[in-house]
Amino acid sequence: MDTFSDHATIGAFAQAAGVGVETIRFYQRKGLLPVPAKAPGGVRRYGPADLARVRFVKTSQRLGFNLDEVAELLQLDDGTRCDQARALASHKLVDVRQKLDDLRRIEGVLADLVERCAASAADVACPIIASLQGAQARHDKADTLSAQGPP
Amino acid sequence: MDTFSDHATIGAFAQAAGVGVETIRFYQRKGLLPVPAKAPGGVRRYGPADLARVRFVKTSQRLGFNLDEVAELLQLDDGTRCDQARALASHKLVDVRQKLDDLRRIEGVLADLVERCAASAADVACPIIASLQGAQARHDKADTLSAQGPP
DNA sequence: AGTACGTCCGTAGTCAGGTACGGAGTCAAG
DNA sequence: CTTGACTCCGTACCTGACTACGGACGTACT
Repeated sequence: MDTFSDHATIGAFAQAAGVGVETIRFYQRKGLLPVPAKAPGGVRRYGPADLARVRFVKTSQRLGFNLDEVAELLQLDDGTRCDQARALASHKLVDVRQKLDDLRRIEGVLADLVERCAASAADVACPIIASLQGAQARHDKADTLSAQGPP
Repeated sequence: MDTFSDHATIGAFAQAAGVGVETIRFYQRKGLLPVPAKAPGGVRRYGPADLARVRFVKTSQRLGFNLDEVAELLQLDDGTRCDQARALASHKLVDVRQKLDDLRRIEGVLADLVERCAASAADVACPIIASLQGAQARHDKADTLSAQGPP
């Protein structure tokens, strides 16, 4: 894909990776990215392997892994410990499904509230506010958000 | 609901509201909760109105509003500005639906990865790691997470 | 009177994932 | 030979929603 030679400086490298220079350094401090040895002149140079690494991190993040989890995944990047990778991924899948459930409930409540609010002529109290204010109005979907949902 | 008299101290009040004492003080600093005048003895007392207020905040949070947004909602708590409340809620609904889309895509990718990983005998490289490592393997759902998704 | 807990208040720390700053060094062009 | 752009490095700052600390004071039991 990219002809990204082995001697890019951190600025060019960060740009190629689509992140800021500070992000590169941050990943280095976190141990997510190796710090290359200094080439003559005191400047560090970056190559395609580094680029692949940053992309690995970014793709993993998009899948919902946090940086600690990405670090774990990176330990497995020789691809020989499939079962461990699968364990991490399925755990994350459970997380994601939990969040989906929460969000779907929230969507339902919110949609219902907006709809009822739109339907209510400027007569009485706003259904949204009434529903937030508490449990006086019965048949109130917001009660289905009993006391859990996303923390 | 609860016979919660008008002279609870902060500790009892926080417990009744299901939050910590520090959270009450934090909400007061944020202007989400009034600071009651000191009763004789130098102690502040809390009543049902305060309890309702904390519940309002917590319910709103569960619906995905952040504390700044809750503060806006609280401005409207006389229920007479239904249109403004509806605007806030529908905007939040858009947010929530966006997040749902993102999460559904993520779920799809993750589920696919886990499934392919389970199906692969201990033969070649782990499909999960391979997919994170880049775009070499074609027909790769992880590519559908092109470069956006949740930030 | 002593002890133990509760309150008050301001300040500061936590977590994640960066982002920004400041001073010093290096390099190429004009 | 100076200007400007870049790098290196450590440290501090940011958001959001709390959580903790520390010292002074008040209240309750015994």
